[in-house]
Amino acid sequence: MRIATWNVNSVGARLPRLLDWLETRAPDVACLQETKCAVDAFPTAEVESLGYQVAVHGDGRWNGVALLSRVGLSEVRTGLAEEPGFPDPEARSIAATCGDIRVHSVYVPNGRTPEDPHYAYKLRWLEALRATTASELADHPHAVVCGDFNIAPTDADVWDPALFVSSTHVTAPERTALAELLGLGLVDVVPRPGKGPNPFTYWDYRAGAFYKDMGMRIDLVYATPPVADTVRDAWVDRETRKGKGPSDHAPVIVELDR
DNA sequence: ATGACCGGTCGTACCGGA
Repeated sequence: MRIATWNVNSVGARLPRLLDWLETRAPDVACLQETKCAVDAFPTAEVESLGYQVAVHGDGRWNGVALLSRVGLSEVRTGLAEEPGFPDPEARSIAATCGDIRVHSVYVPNGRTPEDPHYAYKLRWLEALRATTASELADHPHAVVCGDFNIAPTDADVWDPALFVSSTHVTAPERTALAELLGLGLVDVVPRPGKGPNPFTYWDYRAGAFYKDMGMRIDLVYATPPVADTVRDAWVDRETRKGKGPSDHAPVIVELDR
């Protein structure tokens, strides 16, 4: 079984690439983030024609998450329990049962700067994610929580930690929130790098960041032990970040012996 | 060469992204 997570940065702008990627990488389950489209605008028919079932949670212009599965897709849940908003709740999480695994696709708020109200929102949202995940795991011991967490778990997950002092994505409260999520009994499935020493998953479009490998690992796969024990391989699909018209994120692909 | 921001909107600048 192959599970992938990918921040596509607009499914509308990425549709030809998304369809090509589904055909060539053939994930059994794909967690998408930043679809940036309303539920009705999602290219459901095109994705279904490749053999996938589709579950979508969308706002319109921003945010948006989706789950694609060709191993079954049931018990869809959108949003978190007591989900905070900015000011209203946004389309940032979706979960479903795919095969024998409960799969969550999440898009954590950016935070902008530590002084910005968006940062406090990010921390509130992470607490709601922790609480919802805790109750979900009680019912589903085989689970993965995948997505764009907008947090680099360690300094090794940023190309130059000195540049990120006092920036979002690396602050202690954000990393503590991640640690508390892991503390529910999850395992960080760190992928192999696509190239070079670091398993980065995001590179800014500007200043040649990708070819200089000035990236971050912010797209994460957290798995419960019964799932983590079956990981055969995990890798950054760096090829998908190349060429004309890529997302600024690369997919993370996890191969399971199941 | 992977090659030096991009996607969205009621916009033809500016916000959001990270």
